[in-house]
Amino acid sequence: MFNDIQQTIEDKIKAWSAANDIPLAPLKWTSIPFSGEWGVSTSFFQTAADEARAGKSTGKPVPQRAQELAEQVKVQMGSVEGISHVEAVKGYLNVYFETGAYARRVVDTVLASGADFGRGPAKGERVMVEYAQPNTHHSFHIGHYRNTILGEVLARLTEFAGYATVRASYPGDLGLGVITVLWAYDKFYKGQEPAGVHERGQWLLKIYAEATALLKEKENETPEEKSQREQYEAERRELYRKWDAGDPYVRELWRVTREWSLEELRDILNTMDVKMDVWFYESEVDEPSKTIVDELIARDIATDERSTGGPVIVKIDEKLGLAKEKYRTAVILRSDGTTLYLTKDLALAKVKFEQYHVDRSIYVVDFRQSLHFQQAFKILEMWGFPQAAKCHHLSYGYVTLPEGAMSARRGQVVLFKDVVDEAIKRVLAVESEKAPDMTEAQRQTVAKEIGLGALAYSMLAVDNNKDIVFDMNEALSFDGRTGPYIQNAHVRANSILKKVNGQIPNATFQHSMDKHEVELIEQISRFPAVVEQAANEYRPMVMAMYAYDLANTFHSFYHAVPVMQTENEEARNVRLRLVAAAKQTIANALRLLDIHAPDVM
RNA sequence: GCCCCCGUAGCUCAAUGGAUAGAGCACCAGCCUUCUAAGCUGUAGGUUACAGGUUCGAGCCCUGUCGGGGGCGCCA
Repeated sequence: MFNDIQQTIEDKIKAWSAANDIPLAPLKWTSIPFSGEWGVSTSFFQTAADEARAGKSTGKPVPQRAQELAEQVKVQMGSVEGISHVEAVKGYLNVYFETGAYARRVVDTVLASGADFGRGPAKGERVMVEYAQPNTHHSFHIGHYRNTILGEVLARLTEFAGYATVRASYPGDLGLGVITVLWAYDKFYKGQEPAGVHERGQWLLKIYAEATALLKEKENETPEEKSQREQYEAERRELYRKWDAGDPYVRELWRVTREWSLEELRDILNTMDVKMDVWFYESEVDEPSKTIVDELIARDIATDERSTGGPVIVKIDEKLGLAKEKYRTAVILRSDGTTLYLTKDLALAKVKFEQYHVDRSIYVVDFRQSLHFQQAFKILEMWGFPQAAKCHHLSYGYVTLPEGAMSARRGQVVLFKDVVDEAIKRVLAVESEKAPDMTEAQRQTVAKEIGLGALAYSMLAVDNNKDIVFDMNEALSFDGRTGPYIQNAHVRANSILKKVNGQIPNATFQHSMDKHEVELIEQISRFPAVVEQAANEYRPMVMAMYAYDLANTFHSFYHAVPVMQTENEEARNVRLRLVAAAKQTIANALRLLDIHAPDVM
């Protein structure tokens, strides 16, 4: 975590290579496989291989030569401030830190930085993360949740890593699905309205499923059924036309029901502790997006085939002169002049770049739309936006059910709200036996924090490109590699610190440290680099993995090393500071994962 | 036909081209008179789908094969 020692060593190695006329390959530093003490290591395989290729080979195999070089460097090293010893092993140069001095430095830094420990330096770039794009007139299901937790954690990561970060939501509030709900509501349920934010949202989903069934062609349909269905279909089309024409009645119907969905969405975002900076709505970019089509035609990027009854298209592969199909041809305006998903995304990108001055634009959208985004980014590039190079589609796999894909049409969905309610119920059941002393209010708060923690972690600890088969028992597991496991480490750290009323003593780190103590400090010191990596690679999972490793190391330490019972006062003070530093780091990691770090559970 | 993703322990998943491929779950054996047992310790479990290639070094990069999933001009 402190690069100054590493830099000193690197300078020495460079001086040695210059003095001995050995062309040095770039040095890559990694941590040494843990062996009770810690340090950093670099290898000489590349340098040895380069030598062999340049014909300066001594005839020895590369690994042997690398070991020889490492040994030479070791001899030249001499004593370095902060380094206890250096060794040459299997072609690696292992540099070990002075345990006490390094430990003290790490722990003091964490305690001085507090909630800011791990925060990266300002990057001077503005990032917009677009996520939480559910369609309105449906209810929020567990798939939407994966999207939202991924986006939120990514935003927390980029923000903490030093990027100015803008959170954007983009609900889909128009289209045939929306109109279908309006039609059925108006025809069968007008004037009705269940009480309760979630009840209303879920009711719209039920109406949608019913309407879809009514409009679907059945096998062995009787003539009566057929004419009924066709009449419904005509009504739905007429409603769509009226909506498009701005009919006041339809627009009002749409506005009111849309608000029901948005209210539910806001409530869920609030539950998830997500605060959006910007709300884009499809309905608001629909009209403006038409003008960009004209611009693209005028600049000969798009081809207008409307004169022959066709749509407006961009022949991307052809324009780029690609022999093989890759980006294919994209339709950016229907032949009837109405817009498409892509039309709106192009218009929205322009708004992001020009009005929000976004340097980097991240889209958290499931993997099925990867071609769409490849096309969109390529068209933005052809259009002349340099930011197109820094547009990134964070694609992720679907959340499916054991019985198959979720389907709003068939009403086969697992609602987020239901899962949260179940989670809280399960935590309460465990809690009544584990923590009988808690007050009722505290019990409710903690149950929500633990339940949501379990759910969030189950989504975050899987790589984006994997599908998740949603299993309630797995998602709400409290044992092993889970959110509650990490939260429990935080609680245990807190329970020790409570014994000294949070008063953290000073310590000189003179005592000989146990391997559990050293390993815990090693894990803590990794945190800033993990923040950097997770943010730069847009991978929340990296932070999720780290949080578990840290908690795991803490649990082992907790079990093996007594703190308050330590007789030696200096050792006890060191351990108290170490526990405080661990608690802080666990809290910071959990915060980035959008998981609460409770003091009791 | 073309493009993208995936294939690692019985199951679910990790592993910036680098040292002996790691966790959890499940199974088995231990650990609460001690800071919270939602925990800890240990045993067992592998031809990294297959075949070539590049490299000093490949689970990772390249080519091909097989298997699974997704996508491909007027859905989003």
